[in-house]
Amino acid sequence: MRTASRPALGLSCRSHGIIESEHGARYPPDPPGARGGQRTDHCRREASGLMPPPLDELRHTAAHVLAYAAQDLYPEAKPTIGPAIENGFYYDFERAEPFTPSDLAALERRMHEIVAADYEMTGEQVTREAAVRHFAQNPFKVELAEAIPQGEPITLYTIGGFTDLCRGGHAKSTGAIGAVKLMSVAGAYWRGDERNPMLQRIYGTAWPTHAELEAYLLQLEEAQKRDHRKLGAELGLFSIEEDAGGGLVFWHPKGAIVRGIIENFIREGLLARGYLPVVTPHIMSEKVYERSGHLENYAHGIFGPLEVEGQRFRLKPMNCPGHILIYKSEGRSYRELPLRYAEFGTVYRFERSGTLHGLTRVRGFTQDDAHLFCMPEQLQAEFEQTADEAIRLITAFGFRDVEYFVGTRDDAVRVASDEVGEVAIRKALESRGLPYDVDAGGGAFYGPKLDINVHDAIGRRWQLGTVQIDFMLPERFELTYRGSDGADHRPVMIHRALAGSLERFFGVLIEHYGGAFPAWLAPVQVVVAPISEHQLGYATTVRDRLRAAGFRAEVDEKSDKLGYKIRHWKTQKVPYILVTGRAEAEAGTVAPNERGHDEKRPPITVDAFVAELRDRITRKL
RNA sequence: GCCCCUGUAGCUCAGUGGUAGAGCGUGACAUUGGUAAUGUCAAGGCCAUGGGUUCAAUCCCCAUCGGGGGCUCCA
Repeated sequence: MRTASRPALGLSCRSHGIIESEHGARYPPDPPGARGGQRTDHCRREASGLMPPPLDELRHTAAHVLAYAAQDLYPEAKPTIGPAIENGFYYDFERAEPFTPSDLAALERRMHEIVAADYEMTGEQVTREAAVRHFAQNPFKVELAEAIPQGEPITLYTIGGFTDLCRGGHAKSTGAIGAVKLMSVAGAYWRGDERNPMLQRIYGTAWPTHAELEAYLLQLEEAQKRDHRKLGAELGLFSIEEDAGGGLVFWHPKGAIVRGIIENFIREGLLARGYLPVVTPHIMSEKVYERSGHLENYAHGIFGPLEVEGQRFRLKPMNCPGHILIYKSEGRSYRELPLRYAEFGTVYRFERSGTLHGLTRVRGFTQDDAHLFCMPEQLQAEFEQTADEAIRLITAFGFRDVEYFVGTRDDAVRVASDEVGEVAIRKALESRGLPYDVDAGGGAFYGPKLDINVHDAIGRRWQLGTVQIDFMLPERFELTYRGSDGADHRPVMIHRALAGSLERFFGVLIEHYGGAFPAWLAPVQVVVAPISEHQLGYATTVRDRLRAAGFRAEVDEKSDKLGYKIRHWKTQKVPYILVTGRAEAEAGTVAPNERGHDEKRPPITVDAFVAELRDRITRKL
């Protein structure tokens, strides 16, 4: 069993933190295809015994080239660290003046010269004292040199006139870098700690050939086209209103329709598996969260108190305490268990303004949340059916690649019951033949968990659902059930959100499908387009028949020409446009124009079209 | 929150130290059309907000607010 410290390969994406928002920060933030802030995962690579790919060496070398260029052009800039990352590299500099876009251009020009000069990369081992002396003017490098563990070699690497403290792993010479481009400049704290000084991070990308660089830039463009914020506005799905504040989502009619479909799909699954709907308040007395431990463990994520008649209330950051109160409201018998309470529970969590991002990082969102209260001996079966339901969901929404991460609790806080939970999770996955990685210490504050990540259509990874086992909250709230032995026992809880947050899930779906939702999800499934206003009446009849059949259909009533209408609705990514001209009106047919197909289709009867679309919706295509 | 960039019409963007333009979209009119943009006209902007510099600020400076890109994992 290899151990990945955390998911990090690929373009992974910011997590809401589904139940454990603080965990979200552990995931590498993702510029979905944007600037290149991804990382390589050395842990995993080393653990799996693979040699680092040459690309890493090339990019690490490119980082040196950048530092060399900076030394030449901005000698006052102190280089700190500059690793290779997924898709490129970065180098952090300490410098009073900000690097401007024109500075980047100048640096890039100098880098090209350094690459063209094809300097050989030479390394030498030195003593700690020599290293410290060499970097006497650079406290960051001195700190690094002094931190190298006793017994490990300390090495300096040189290209041309630039020497850097470096562990090594380079291309033989700078000429190996076929194509290099600086992407952006960003602030970054020294060693990632916000108590440390802010450095300037320059991001770049490097490739063996120009063609590969071009392909990469094209890929970035593709990702930008799918950006859910852009598509959300273009397709009228949602907005975030300055007047209301950041991180708060307004679902417009078309987005709300998609949300309703998602909710219905989830609800069907819940009913089929014996869940019971509940609804809980959005604000509750702060005491509830004191007792649950959220106020203690998660204070930074909870909005401040609202004082009413001397009582302090809090906006709901989690749904579990509410569900627990329902459980606790009456005596429970073992005959009732498992009790499965489900709610599309809207929660509010404080996220720092700089971290907000479209639908994927927000302050108010709705989870497809549920809490299962069961006897310990039911835990395994309950966990397994939850895993099955997660798979049903992911599959239905078109995700093919799924990764599972088992988050264990830190050794420091780990108790015997955690072991039980971890075993249950592993057993569930193993019995289904699902491969997984262990995220050591990545569990919730109350227990171990399973995180489900999916890859979208262009390969980016997103964190969606989570299933968490909890022995702690039942303890804190002193939950019991009367057993068959007549004694009181403590139930185990499973927290689970499979889509995660509907906001985030929607954002991921938008990007996954590039806005072109399959017919069963599309907010408008059919637009009936009369060729002239003479067919308006017929078109309306067709629309009404489609609506009667349960479809989401509209008529394009404007007096635009057909070509215009086709273009308009294609850009709106409507699955079907039904052309209705004189011939169709007379014959009682429609001429379908299907999204993704440019060829003309012969007219078919409305009934035939209804059958076609119905079949497609059934198959979720 | 912190760093960098940014804010002109609903959207995408031009522009100037002397109070503004285009395209798309929207509306009206004409046109009644056959598979990715018909034409004409019109409406629409306190140039994010608040200060400052100046005879004069959308433009320069500062602040605030919003938007974008980032913010441990190694020399």
